[in-house]
Amino acid sequence: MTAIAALNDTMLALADPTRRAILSRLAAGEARVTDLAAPFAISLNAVSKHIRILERAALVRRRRSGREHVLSLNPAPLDQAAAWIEQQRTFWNASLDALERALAEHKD
Amino acid sequence: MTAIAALNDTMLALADPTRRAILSRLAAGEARVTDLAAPFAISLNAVSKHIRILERAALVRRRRSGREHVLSLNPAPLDQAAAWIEQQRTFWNASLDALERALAEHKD
DNA sequence: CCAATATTCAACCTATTGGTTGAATATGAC
DNA sequence: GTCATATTCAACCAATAGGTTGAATATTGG
Repeated sequence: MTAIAALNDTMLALADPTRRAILSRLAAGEARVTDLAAPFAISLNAVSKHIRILERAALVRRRRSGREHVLSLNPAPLDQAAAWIEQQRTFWNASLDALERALAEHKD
Repeated sequence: MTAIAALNDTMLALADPTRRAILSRLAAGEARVTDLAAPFAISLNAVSKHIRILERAALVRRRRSGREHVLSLNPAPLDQAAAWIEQQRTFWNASLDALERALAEHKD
């Protein structure tokens, strides 16, 4: 998968509050599908689908232990997303700073 | 709009490569809809729709100047997105560090 | 073996994306 | 005033998201 497609998947995975909550929960440690689903008012199946989207983005990893599927975090894709955003912020700020200087020049 | 809904919109807006390219282009300065559409092989209408999604996330601002609509960047939502990701990374790393320490303890 | 548990698969529904084409609207240029 | 330009609106289409319910599958516990 290209880096671009990976970013697409990661950002999309982060665009849903249920999935963000699942990730937060997993920061406290591994959990089974049933555990992850417990806090939500939606069906277990819906949570299972969310997990698939998180897996597609490689944000979570699955380890089978008998009939239980144990999910854990994988931070790497988040690093990519953070890197993209940080780079943009750098550019944007440079751009805005330049704009400000131009305005200041104009004032003189 | 709640902070959660804002994050949803921002992440979703960033989940498409055409929209990310539009944002990068805008970092070089304001541009009209037609200017933004030029590099892409899709229709002007499609770009117009992408811009609407970027506006919904408040990542771009629109200023009308006669028949031209001039788009510019608004960095604030990106700051929110970066903050969420950074917080998660902090937690995750703490969690992974704790796991490592636990494994080291176990070894003794 | 049998029943309960953990999870996915399959089918379905509605809303949204991401794209198209064609028409409408508003403004600028001559 | 008329024609060209800039942009959106409207209708449509295919694919996907996010949810449901019901059935299938695999594994554990008694």
